[in-house]
Amino acid sequence: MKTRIKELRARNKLTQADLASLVGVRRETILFLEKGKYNPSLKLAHKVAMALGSTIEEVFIFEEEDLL
Amino acid sequence: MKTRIKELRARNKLTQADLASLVGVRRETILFLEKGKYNPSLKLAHKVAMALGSTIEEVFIFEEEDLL
DNA sequence: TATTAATGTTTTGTATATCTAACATTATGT
DNA sequence: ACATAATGTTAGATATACAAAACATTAATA
Repeated sequence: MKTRIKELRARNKLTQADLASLVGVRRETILFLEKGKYNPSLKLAHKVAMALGSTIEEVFIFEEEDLL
Repeated sequence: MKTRIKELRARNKLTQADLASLVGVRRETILFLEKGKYNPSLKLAHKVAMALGSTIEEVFIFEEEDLL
């Protein structure tokens, strides 16, 4: 799964560490999310979207493979 | 977290087992989701929303506690 | 260029989503 | 009332999100 976290983080002038502390996770978690290295829980996805002033569907990009 | 799965399932005339097989999980997983007993992965939440002809934010109801 | 901030990587441990399977209860239909 | 479908519950196993911590690399800035 791809995301727009990096882009939106830049737009909001937040470092990974900033976003992590807003959301209550470790910085590495944000890094892994950003790189599509894992599939977050729905609540975490929601918190990230809120912290970026956005919505889940805007932040996370679902691909066809996500339907199999 | 609360959901509208039960309501939307009824509207689409799907049993828990129907929805489970559409989405590729076990029936119990749908049951637990429906009852708010756990916090699904983002991909699963997305698949459920698609199978119900809806969106994540329409299917899953985020509460304030989901921001702590 | 030297120092610090930001990002990236790796490893180990833990919590929990999801699976599997079996059984129990409630609804639906004949 | 009986049969079957749908829903609910419980318990044990497995995969993985996420934590924690330590270190490595790249960007930024004085």
